[in-house]
Amino acid sequence: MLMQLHINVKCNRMADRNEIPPETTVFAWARLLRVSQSLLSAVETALKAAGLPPFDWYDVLLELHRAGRRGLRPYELQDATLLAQYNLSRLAERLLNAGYIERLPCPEDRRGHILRITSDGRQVRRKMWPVYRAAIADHFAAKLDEDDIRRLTAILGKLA
Amino acid sequence: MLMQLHINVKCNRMADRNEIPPETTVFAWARLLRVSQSLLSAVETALKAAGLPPFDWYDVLLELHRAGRRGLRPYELQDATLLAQYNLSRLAERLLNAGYIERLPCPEDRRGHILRITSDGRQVRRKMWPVYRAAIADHFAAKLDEDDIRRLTAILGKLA
DNA sequence: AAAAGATATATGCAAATGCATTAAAATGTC
DNA sequence: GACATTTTAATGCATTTGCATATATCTTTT
Repeated sequence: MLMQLHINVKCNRMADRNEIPPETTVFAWARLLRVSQSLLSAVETALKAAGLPPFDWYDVLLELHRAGRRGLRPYELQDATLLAQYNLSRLAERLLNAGYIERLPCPEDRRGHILRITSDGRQVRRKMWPVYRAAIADHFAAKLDEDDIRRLTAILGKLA
Repeated sequence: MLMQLHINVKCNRMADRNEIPPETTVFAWARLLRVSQSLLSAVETALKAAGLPPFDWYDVLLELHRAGRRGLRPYELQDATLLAQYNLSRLAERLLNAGYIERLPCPEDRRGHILRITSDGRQVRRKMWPVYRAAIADHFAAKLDEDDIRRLTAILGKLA
């Protein structure tokens, strides 16, 4: 009797691994993907319209900006940005060509190197930020109140 | 006096167009992009591991499945999937080559045509769904409770 | 310390994407 | 109904991505 009850309770929760998600869950999932895709493309459009580099560049430059003079190893940037190894490798190459980052030999590990933002890099990031910020304001902040933001952050935190 | 109060109230809301978003808002935004990027790449990984086509294919096939025998015009699929015009044009070509969709002349508008899912298309979609569903279950449903889902859906609805 | 394995990064090649433009048909205007 | 405008879709070309693999260095094992 108790056993049976336990099983029922368990089956009514949707948190079990690989259990078939109900429609509402699939809907939420789909909406999450759609919304973030459309937000991202709004950002890309805004940056492009302003004649600035794409979002990925901002992402990397921001991380390097935060890292400061110490810089970061490519693999650390991968973790921070979720870029694939080969994508970061090539993005770094482009940023290097643009003069936005520099590459220093890494004393502790001669396989790798340290990437550091240059002053040109800092400058372009500073130029990108208002455009990016405006996109956040228009497409995100303007449509949510403080409670929404708090709840959204908490919920997404469970997924991170 | 009243005027002043009104202005203050207005300035304390963050919903105003282009107002600088506070840190918490930027954080929520960043987390939204990160989480959905990582969810999407989990899905792609799962589909690839199962030897199945990528997510975009599922997306298009699902819409065409829903549309049924009537099919859809490419521009309708664009709206539904958020794919760029040229991307959908080429994705349709690939689906055509794979035999998953067919292309019918459109009587009312001879510029365009109607895309319709084939039985092979239905079949591959049916094969993709359990893999996709498992990814949703593992990476999304398993980490949220019903309230989370409801709230998330509502919040994202404001952004859509 | 040699061998085996793991890690960090780059790269050749094929596929997908973005951009700008084209073509063709539809719609609106006069 | 002729002409300009808009809409639908495709495509050439350059860039970016993904995959598989290569290369060099580091770490572990024996």
